[in-house]
Order: sequence, then structure tokens, then C-alpha cells
Amino acid sequence: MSRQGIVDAALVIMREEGLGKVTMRRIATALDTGPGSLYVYVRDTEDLHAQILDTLLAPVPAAVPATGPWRDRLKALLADYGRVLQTHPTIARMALSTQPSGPNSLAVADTILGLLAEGGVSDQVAAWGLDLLLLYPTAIAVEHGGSPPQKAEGMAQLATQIATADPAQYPNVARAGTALLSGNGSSRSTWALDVLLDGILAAQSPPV
Amino acid sequence: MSRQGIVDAALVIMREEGLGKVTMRRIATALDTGPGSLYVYVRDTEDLHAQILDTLLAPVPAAVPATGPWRDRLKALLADYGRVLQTHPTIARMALSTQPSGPNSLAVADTILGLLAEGGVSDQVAAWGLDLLLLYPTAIAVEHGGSPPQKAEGMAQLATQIATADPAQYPNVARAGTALLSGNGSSRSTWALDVLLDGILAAQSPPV
DNA sequence: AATTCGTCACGAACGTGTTCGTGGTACCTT
DNA sequence: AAGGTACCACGAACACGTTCGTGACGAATT
Repeated sequence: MSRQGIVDAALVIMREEGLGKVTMRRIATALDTGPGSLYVYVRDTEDLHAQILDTLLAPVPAAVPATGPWRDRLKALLADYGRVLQTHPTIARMALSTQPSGPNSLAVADTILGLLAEGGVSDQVAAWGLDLLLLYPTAIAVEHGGSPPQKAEGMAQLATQIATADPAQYPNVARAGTALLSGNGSSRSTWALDVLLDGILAAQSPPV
Repeated sequence: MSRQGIVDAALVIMREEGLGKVTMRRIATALDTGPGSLYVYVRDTEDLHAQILDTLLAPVPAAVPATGPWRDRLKALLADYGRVLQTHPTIARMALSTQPSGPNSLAVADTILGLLAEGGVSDQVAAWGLDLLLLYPTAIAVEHGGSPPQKAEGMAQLATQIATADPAQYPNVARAGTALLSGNGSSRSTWALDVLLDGILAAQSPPV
């Protein structure tokens, strides 16, 4: 019974029954103990999820192409990062609210910082840009990672809300119209990454 | 007993006892009924929180200055939006995962779209930039909105993790060093907004 | 060698969100 | 006016996260 043992048991359950079944009680049952016993080694469910994310992130740094422009390699890395999170929306939610921790998360961060440095971005700007770059794929994973029926329902609800918006009260929403709903998660995500990179490159001056 | 009645009761409890006490059971007790009865009018706790956020957002569009450059007015609006969310981190978490809905959220979105249009941003770019602009203040509210002791603890933990990072394994993290931790939420937020706006202005070409 | 102390596993217990079967009431139909 | 139907309030029930008091085991000290 150790922290790693708990995480391992959680990973087994996740692979066999899905993340939804990875509960403290289910893990405790698998380890043949009571739920309270886990809290000696795991602070929180969030703590446990962070640990799971870190193991999921292990193959991500290797996904960056060895050659090519730094910008393309960075976008490939972030796309892969987003792909991992889209597979597990619950973990993506956690990643939004807690700083990444663990060796593999640190490796991802290190790779991003290295690519930004390769692009001539100063350390200070890269340090602040790091959060910004990780944020968007994560948020996209949370929004578009839900179950398809739930996602479609939310989309439809939003569509009717925009369509029935009073043009007198919400003129800009009415004018933008379907542009608000255009594009899928992937196209939006790559567009957003270009926006962020352009902005970061323009912000070469030290922020402080 | 209606949807508005439930939301009103929730708001009263929130003002008197804090958002933490706004539970389905507590609301049901206040309305002298059982917890299951609320689910006729409220789909979820998330749904309820979205409704609460919408009422909190009522005064936000009025916070934008009447005069001045559009960019300053937009930044003032987003800063006020972030201020509201930082007061209620739990609601900020919800705002990250569900599309804003309700009249006041729509009014905020409309105001942002209007200011972007004033800056010469095309409708298509503004539509996609809207999400991006709302995302960062929300994420900052989630990260920096926790209770001060918890926030300090996380910061300290991250600091030691960076300080003890193996320079051979994580060279870029080691080099960036304290730059990763520099700045407070406010300075980071305004910097990020400038980055986003620069990127959006550079992305004038239609994304599709 | 005996005793004390600290650490950790255990499970009961509390409050939580959400679902569901039951029953009553009000309205609409015939 | 009488019957049927559809809606909705209710609370019991389930699974969950988390906390806490209890007890036992092992090691260090006297």
C-alpha cells in the first residue's frame, strides 16, 4: 500500500472500466481496504487525477517531430497534448484548475520552453506564454470533450439562443450570427494557437 | 415554486452564508421541500451555477467606460469580468466548461463583439476571438481564486519542484527558473490580454 | 527486556448530487 | 358534470468524497 500502488490500481480500473469508475471507493475495493485508507497517500481526488494525467502525458514529448520549423513542432506538441486531454474530459477539467505537476508534465513544459527559445522568445516571455499555450488545448478538451449527444444538445441550445437573440438588444451577436458557431474544435484550436504565437512573438518586450 | 424562485433562494443563501452553502439540499430546505423537487426546474448544479453567474454578470457591461480607445475599454470590461469570477472561484470553474448562457452573459458577449468591431476586427475573427478573450480571465480566476493559504501552498510546492528540477533533464525549466513564478494574477492577466489582442489583430485574415 | 510513542490501516459516519417510484392535484376532454 | 390524463412535488435511496476516532503494529528508548 503506497501512493504508486494506488495510482497503479486507478490506472487499471481506468483502462478496464473507464475513468468514470475510478472512484475512491472503487480503488479501495480493488485494494481490499476501506476508502479512508487512501487518504494517507493521496490528498484529494484532484491529486489522484493529476497523478493519472502525468502518466498519460509520458509519451507526449516524444510526439514532437525531430526536424522542421520550431513553430510547426510546437503546434504538433500542443495538438498531441490536446488529444490526450480530449480523451479524458474529466482530467482536462482538473488540469484547468491545478498547476501541472509530476515529471512528465514537467517534461512537456520543458519541451515547450525549449521550442520557444529556439524561436527567439525571451525566457521571461516564454515563461508567461507557457501557461497561455497550455490553456487553450485544455479548455477545448473540456468544452468539446463531453459525450457527443450532450455536446450536440448544448450546441443546439446555443444556436437557438443566438438565432432568437433580439437584434435591438444584442446587435453584434445578431450580426455575427452563425460565425459564432462556425468551425469545429480542431480548426478553432489551430487558429487559436496561431493567434497566441503571433501575440507572443509580438510581445518580445519584457512584461514587467 | 419555479426556476426563478429556486435561483432567488440560491442567491439569498449565497449572500448570507457564502456559495459553499448553496447546495441542492440547502435550497430545498429553504423552500421547504425535498431535494429531488428542484430537478424539475434545474437540470444540474452546473445549470444552477450558470444561472447564478448570469445574475452576477448583470452590472458588468455597464463597467465599460463610455469614452476612450476601444482597446482600453475592452480591457476594462474583461478586467471587470475577471473580478466577478475571482470572487467566486467555484463559478469560474463552471464557466470554463459550459458556454455562457442567459441574457447578461449574452450582453457581455455582445459588448465585446461591438468593441472588436470598433477596432476593425472582422465578424468572423471576432466570433472566434470572443472565446479566447473570455477564457483567460476565467482561467486566472480559477487558478488564483482559491483560498489564500491553499494558493500559497500550491505556489510553494511548485517553487520547490522548479528549484529542485534536474538541470540535465529539464534544462529549459531550470534556465527559466524564477521567471516561471514571477508576476501576480493581475499583471499576468493584463499581459495576456495584450498578447491575445495583438494576436487577434494580426489574424485579420478569415480563419476558414 | 519492557514500555512507550508514533505511524498507519480501518470502517463508520456525515453531507453531498442525482435518480426514481409513488401519489395527489388540476386541467382538459367527452 | 364525470372521467381520464398529464404534470409535478415528494422523499426514500444509491453512490460518492472526505473526515475522524479507534485500534494495532513496529520501532526506538529507557
